[in-house]
Amino acid sequence: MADPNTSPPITSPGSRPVTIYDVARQAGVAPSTVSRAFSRPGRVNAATAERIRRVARDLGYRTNPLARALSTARTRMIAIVVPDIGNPFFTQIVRGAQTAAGEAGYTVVLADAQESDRLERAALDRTVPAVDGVVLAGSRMSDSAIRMISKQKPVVVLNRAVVDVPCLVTDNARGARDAVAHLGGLGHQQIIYVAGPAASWADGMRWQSLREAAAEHDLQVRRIGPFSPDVPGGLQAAGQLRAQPASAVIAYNDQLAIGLIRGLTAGGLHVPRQVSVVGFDNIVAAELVTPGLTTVAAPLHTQGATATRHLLAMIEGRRGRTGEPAVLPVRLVVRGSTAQRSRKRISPASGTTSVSGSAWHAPMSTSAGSR
Amino acid sequence: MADPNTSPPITSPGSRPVTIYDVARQAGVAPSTVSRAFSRPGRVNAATAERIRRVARDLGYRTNPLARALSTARTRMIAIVVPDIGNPFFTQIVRGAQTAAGEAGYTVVLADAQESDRLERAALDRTVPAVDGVVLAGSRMSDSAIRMISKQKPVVVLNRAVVDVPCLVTDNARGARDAVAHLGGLGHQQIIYVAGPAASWADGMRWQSLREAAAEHDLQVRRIGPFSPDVPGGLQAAGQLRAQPASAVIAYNDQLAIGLIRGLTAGGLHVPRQVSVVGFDNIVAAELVTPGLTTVAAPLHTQGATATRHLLAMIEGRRGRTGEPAVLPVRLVVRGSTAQRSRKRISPASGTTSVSGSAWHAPMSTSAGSR
DNA sequence: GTGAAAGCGCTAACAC
DNA sequence: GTGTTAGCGCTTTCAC
Repeated sequence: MADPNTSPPITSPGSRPVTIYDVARQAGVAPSTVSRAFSRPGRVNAATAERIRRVARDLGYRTNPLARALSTARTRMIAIVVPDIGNPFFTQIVRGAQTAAGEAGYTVVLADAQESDRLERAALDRTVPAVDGVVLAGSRMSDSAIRMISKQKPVVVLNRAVVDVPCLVTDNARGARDAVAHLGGLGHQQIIYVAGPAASWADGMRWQSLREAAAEHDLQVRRIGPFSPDVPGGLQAAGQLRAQPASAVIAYNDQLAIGLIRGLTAGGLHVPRQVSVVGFDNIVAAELVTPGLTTVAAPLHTQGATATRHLLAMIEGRRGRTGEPAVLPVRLVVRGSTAQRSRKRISPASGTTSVSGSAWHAPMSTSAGSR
Repeated sequence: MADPNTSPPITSPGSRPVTIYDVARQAGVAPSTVSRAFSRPGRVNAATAERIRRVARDLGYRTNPLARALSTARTRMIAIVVPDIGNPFFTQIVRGAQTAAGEAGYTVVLADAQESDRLERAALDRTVPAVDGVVLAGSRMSDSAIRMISKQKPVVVLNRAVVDVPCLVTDNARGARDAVAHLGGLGHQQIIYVAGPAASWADGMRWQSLREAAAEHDLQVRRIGPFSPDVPGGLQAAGQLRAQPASAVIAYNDQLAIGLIRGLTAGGLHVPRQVSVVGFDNIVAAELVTPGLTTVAAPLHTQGATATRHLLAMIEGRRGRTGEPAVLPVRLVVRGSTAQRSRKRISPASGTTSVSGSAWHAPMSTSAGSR
């Protein structure tokens, strides 16, 4: 292997780090040869290279990424900016990005914008100059601000279409159609869409696709909202829903759907017996709740990984900016939150249970460890 | 303000970035003066400085962090390494780190070790040379490997005591004592400790403290496990618990506790009527589950922030390595999962409810947005 | 207070 | 193949 940075670092305490000059002197070659031996193996005599590598190892040489970066203008770092790393949706995406970056030998700088446009810009200001490219997942910035950034460094935007910037979105249209078809197949005739943030590009797409799909299937679809796309938002939506009952609901995302189910249940309605609920995204929690949440699964990890690979391709000049946003496939995951429409009209009063028996349990990551 | 990097970047398209030389020429001063104007304001004539700043702004000058880093050997970046960013425990810590780093003008590089010792080292190999210091939260590496790293760059270790390396832990002893006192006060006489990973430093501390506290309160405490410190681990523990019933359980962490409650409930036991359950950490989910989880709250965000501040202090030479690990206070948060001990002996057969009514609902971040 | 000049450690022509 | 020589853009003595 040509990379000196994996061998055990010799920490000669108190002495300054070993450079290619030290190695060169010791190996009796020129510094540039040492450099080549590591950055362009093959361009140097096998025997010489071997000798250099041995000396480097003995001396505990490690390449200084800063120096390399200064002369190549490549840091091999990329940034991923998310509005909230605590949100499971983004957590998965970050993981995907991390995976793809790691495979390519890149390091990921994570910037959490804490839901703030201002903090996002600040983070970007600090980060952009030090990285080779940026993945923007759920940016709160304006399109023009994003375009600005993308003029400085390669940028890939996730789940949002920004003109002139490479974007990666999921197939919301397909997801909406599948969800509607599924509910239609279960005998539901009216669907309520519980909307997410008005400013959300995905929300617009989902609602529009829903309308089209409903028309095709000869179903009715109404919309309530917008709601904050989280559990509290879902609870709130549940309240509103009581006023205009329906047998089937599609929520903007899983967190909203989960809050909704919780709220409906607390209100004495049974899911899915009286109301079927469908979410979007398939976050980890979707299969942990009871009943399991039927949802339009977005490949979150893949999304992060794909965006990152696109970005790396751009960075390494293997690919120009794409015109239309790339679309990732989705699939409907059917779980317990949807069922055949019951014949009787739903009504809160007819709810069967108190809430006391229901346990509102926890999240948890899929992975094994905790510490 | 002296920092040129916050003004709108002038992206003169197609032209190479503006350097101090460009600014110097345009302002009629030497490059070194421009440098000083930004890095040591005050060491330069006010008028000159003003002129330089104006020119810099007009030209769209931004300081190149790489070049600066090369000559100062400071990148103003720190790394935080976690075994799994999907784990809510670490998510909070990362946020805290991000907050503290941001305040000090530092950028955080996140490395997710994916629960692998090997990946952790690989990430560290890539990252360490490019950062000024490292926060190790839940490292899977050996003490000696950690010491190795800490010889290269400042390191702070979280929730683990490593000799010769600055560490930050929570007051496990106090937490254990409070938990025991709480349960004792509710009339419980036997406590079962559901252990986490055998290799966990925190697990050892908690168990030991529990024994001491139990002795003080004249209670009995037994231990089962080890279990994987997550929800599935808790489910498994619930199974084992059925064989040796007790009225009170303390789990290694919240995820385990939540899984445990779920398992017990599914097995027909009522929490807290028949079994009281206490967790550790107070992850976000602890207050979202039903019943709410009584738990020893660790200041997770504070942990990340404090560790980071320590690290920055070390980096900036404001502080030497500490001898003993610093201890962060904990507090017992009492919620619905603990109650007065019922007089009748518990027995699975006497369980009152079927599971059907219980909803195992979701996680969700505390924050508002989703996209 | 400001300028000149020497690096920081590496890469990249350009010779030989 | 390998050595020589410039930089990359900034900071930092050391003079003036």
